[in-house]
Amino acid sequence: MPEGHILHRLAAENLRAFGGRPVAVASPQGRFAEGAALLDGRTLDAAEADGKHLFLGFGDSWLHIHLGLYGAFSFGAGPAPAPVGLIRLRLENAEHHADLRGPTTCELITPAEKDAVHARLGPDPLRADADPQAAWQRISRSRSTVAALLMDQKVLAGVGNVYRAEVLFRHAISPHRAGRDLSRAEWDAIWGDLVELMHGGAAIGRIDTVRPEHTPEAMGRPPRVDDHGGEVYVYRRAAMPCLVCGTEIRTESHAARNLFWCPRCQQA
DNA sequence: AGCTCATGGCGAG
DNA sequence: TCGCCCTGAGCTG
Repeated sequence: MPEGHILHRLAAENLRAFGGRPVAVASPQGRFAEGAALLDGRTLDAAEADGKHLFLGFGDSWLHIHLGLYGAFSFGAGPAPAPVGLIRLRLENAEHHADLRGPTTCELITPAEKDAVHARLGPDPLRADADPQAAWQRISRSRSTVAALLMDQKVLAGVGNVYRAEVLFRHAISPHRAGRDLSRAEWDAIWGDLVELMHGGAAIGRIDTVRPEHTPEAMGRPPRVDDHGGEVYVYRRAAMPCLVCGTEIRTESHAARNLFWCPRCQQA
């Protein structure tokens, strides 16, 4: 269940494992059988991520993958074992195999269609070609909450529910404030922090947002284990004490997603 | 064995 | 705003 940093890792990992030589492509589950047959034996020559979209390039054909909420890639060494469960896509060469389960999208597209996906996405903090000004144009004119705007992939690509909650906490911004009430300085700080946090997340493969001075160790509290694997301030910490002020973290359903924030540190 | 939940996103109304 | 799609893990019983 990935945000953009995972997709950038997957692009690199696929290229490392399968790039530059023929790859066996199959769909054990059968739901991508036609596409797999077209790609089988061809050479993977490019891989890139844009927001939460992953693109694997085979000449003029691009394999477009979106993991959605449940999708997952798993990599292994050596030849692939007999399939277990529902495997939409399997990539394999002599040294590596990779299985893709549960994606919301797994399809073959043309270069023009790939460009169209890019065109409808906002700037991705993990891409060198990202233009944060484009996001600011939308945010600074919008009556929507900053919480909704940060999750809107047309505004900003790659940020999900964890990074949204955490970056707002780190900048003491209430998730309920309207985008147009954000100052330019606040936006610049958010963008800069997302670039830094997400690069860190891409490097380590998990989301860590707690500053050294607020770690449980530094605060004299017992260490915690977060079930999503990273150290965070508010995400999925409903009713637990804020790591900074001790106030109970709040949660509510906001546009069909769970929102988390500290009502004291992030006052409207 | 059967629920519920999840780091997403789409289309209908 | 709601329902729905994809799948598996972690509960409960």
